[in-house]
Amino acid sequence: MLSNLNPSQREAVDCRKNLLIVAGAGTGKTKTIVSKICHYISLGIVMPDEIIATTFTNKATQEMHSRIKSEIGDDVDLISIGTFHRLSLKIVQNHAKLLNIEGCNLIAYEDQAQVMRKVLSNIKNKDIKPSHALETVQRAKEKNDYASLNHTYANIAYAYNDMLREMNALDFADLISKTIELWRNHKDILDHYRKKYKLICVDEYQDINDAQYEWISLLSCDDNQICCVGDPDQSIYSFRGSNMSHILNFTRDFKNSEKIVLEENYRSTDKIISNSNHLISKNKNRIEKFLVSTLKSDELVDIFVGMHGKEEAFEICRIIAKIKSKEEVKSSIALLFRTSTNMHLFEEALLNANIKYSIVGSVQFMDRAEIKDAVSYVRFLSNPNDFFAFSRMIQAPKRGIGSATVAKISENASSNIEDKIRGVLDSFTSRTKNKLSEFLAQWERWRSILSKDLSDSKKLRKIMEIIVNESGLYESLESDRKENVDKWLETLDSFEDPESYVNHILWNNLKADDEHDVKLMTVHAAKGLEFDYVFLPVFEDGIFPHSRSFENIEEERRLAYVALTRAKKKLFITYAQSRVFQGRYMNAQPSRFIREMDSKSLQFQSFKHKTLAGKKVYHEEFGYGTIEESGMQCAKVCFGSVSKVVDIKKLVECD
DNA sequence: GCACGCCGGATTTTT
DNA sequence: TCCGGCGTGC
Repeated sequence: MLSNLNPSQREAVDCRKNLLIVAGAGTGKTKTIVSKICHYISLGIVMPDEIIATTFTNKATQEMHSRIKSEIGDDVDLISIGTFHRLSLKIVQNHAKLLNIEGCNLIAYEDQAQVMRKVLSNIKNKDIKPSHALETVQRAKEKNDYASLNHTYANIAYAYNDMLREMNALDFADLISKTIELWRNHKDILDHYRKKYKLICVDEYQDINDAQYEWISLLSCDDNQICCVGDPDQSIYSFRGSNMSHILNFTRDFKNSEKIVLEENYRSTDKIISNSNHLISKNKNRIEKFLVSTLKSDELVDIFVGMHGKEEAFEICRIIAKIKSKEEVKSSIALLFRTSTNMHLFEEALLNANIKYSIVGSVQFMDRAEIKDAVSYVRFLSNPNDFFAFSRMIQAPKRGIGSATVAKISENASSNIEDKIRGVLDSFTSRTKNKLSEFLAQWERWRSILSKDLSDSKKLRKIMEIIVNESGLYESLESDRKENVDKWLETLDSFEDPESYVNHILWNNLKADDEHDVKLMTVHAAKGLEFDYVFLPVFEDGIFPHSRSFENIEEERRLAYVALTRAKKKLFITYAQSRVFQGRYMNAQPSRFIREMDSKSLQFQSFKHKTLAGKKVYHEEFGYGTIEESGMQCAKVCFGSVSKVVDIKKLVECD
C-alpha cells in the first residue's frame, strides 16, 4: 500500500503527531488520507471503530468510503465517515433526551425560508428580505456567535430559533451547535467520544467554519490524534461561513503538531501548473507552496477572444466537435463558469451543434415547481406532521383551499395534520368544509393503498402515479411540466417507501448524467473534479472576478486557481468583447487574472476565420458601414463614427 | 381564493 | 431578459 506513495505522502502516513497535510491540487490528497487510515488499521494502531473522518459533501463521503473499502473490505463500515452534519445528527440522536429534543426533524432548506418569512411578518418588518435574514442568521449560527448580530437581527435569530423549537425541527446549523452544546455541558459525554475516537480525520480543512472548528477542538485531546487535510489556496466558501484562518493557524492551535506540504502534481501538464502557480502566487494570505507537474507537454494554454458572446459560444462548440472527432471521443470535457446565469448561451450553442451536454450541480430539476409539488406528497406521506409538505401539497393543484384556510389549520394545537384539520373543520364555511372533507377521504384512501402493498418493491412509484393522477396535479400541468413529472416518477423506482425517498433527497443530490457528456457547471461545483479539457468561458472582469467580490479579490483568485487546476491535458480561456448582459448589450474587458498568469505558457488566439475586413455593408438599423473585423457569427462594423459588433446575418453586402 | 400584472433584482450554495 | 414576489380586483 505504501510503495506507490511519494516521500512526502509517505511521511504524512507515518507521522504520529497531530498533522496538517497541505495538499495542493492534484497532489493525491485523498490517496494519502486513505493510506494513512488503512495503514493505521493494518498496524493495529487504531481499530476501525476508533476512527472518525469528516468530509465536505455526501459525495466525498461516498468516495472516501469506497476507496477505503477497496483496501480493507467491509470493516470500512465500522469507521465513522460522514459530513459534520451527518455525524452530528447521530450524536444528537443518541443524546436527544439530554438536549431536550423530541425526535430530530430536519428542516429542508426551502422551509427555512418559509419560517423566516413568517418571523419577519410577525415582527412586521418589511425592509429585510427573508433570504437575507436567513443568510445572516445562518452565518451567526455557524459561528455560534449571536453577539455579532445587531439588535434587530439578534431578535430575528431568537424568533427564528423559537419557531423551529415549536415545530420540533432542527436546521443544519443546529446539528453542529447542539453537538457542541452537548459536549460543553456534559464533560462525561465529551470524554466518552474523546476516548472512543483515537484518530480524527478532517478533509477540506480550509473550508470549515467556526462552529465546526470548535467541534473538532472539543473532540481533540492529548490522548487522540488529529489529521487535517486541505489547501488554503482552494478555500472558496467564505460566503457561507468558511474561515481559512483555521488552516493557516493549525500548528498554533493544536499542540504537538506538524505540517507536511504535498507539491507534486499528478493531474495537469506543466504548462497548466505553471500558469496556476503564477496566478495564485499573487495572493498574500496563504501558505507558500509551489506545485511541480510530473507531466511535460508542449501544449500551451489557449486564450480565445470572441467579438460577441454568441461567437464565443459557437467557437467553443467547434473546438469541442474537433476534439470529439479525433480519437478522443472518450475525453472528459467541461465548461466551468463563475456564475450559473452565464450558462444559458452556451447551452443553446451546444444544443445547436448537436453536442450532448449535461448541467451538473445546482439541483435545478428538483427545484422546479411541479417537482416540488409532487415531492410534497411524498413528504407528507412520510411524515404526517410535516406542515410545510401539507401546505404545499394541498395547494397543488388548486383545490379551492388557499393560504387563509391553511393558516387557520396551522393554528390548531394538534401536531398530526389530519387531526388539525378535523379540529377546525366546523369553523369553515360549508364550501371549504366540503373540500377539506373530500381531501381527507382521498388522503385516507391513498394511505391505505400504500399500507396494503407491503411486499411491492415499486409501491412508492405506484402510489405516486395514482396520487399524481387522482389529485388532478398531473392534469393541471402544461405538457413540458408533465414530462418532468414523468421523469421524476421514473426516479422513484428504486425506493420502497416514502421514508427512504425523503431521506434520500435530504442527504443526496439526484444526479444522473452520461459521463461522456460535455459538463457545464460552476467552478464551485467543480471543486475536487478533473477533466481532460477545460473551457473557462466569460473570463471577463466583473464576471470573473465578480464585480460584487472585488473587495475579496483573493478568494476570487483562489476560485480562478481552482478552475485552472481542474484541467488535465488542455485549458481554454475565452472571453468576448461584447455580450448581452441582464437584457442589454455590454462591452466587456478581459479578466485581470489573465495578466497575472504566466505569459510563457499562454497563447493568444483569435476566432477570425475568413476576413471580410474592408467590405462595405448595409444594416437595417444602423445603415451603411465598413467591416473592421469579422468572425463566424458577428462582425465589428464602423458605422460613420461608431463601431458596433453586429450579427453577420443582419448585414447585406454592397459595392 | 385565485388570476393577473407590475416591479425590482439578477454570485458562488452544501449540509 | 427573465423570474419570482406581492398587491389588486373579481
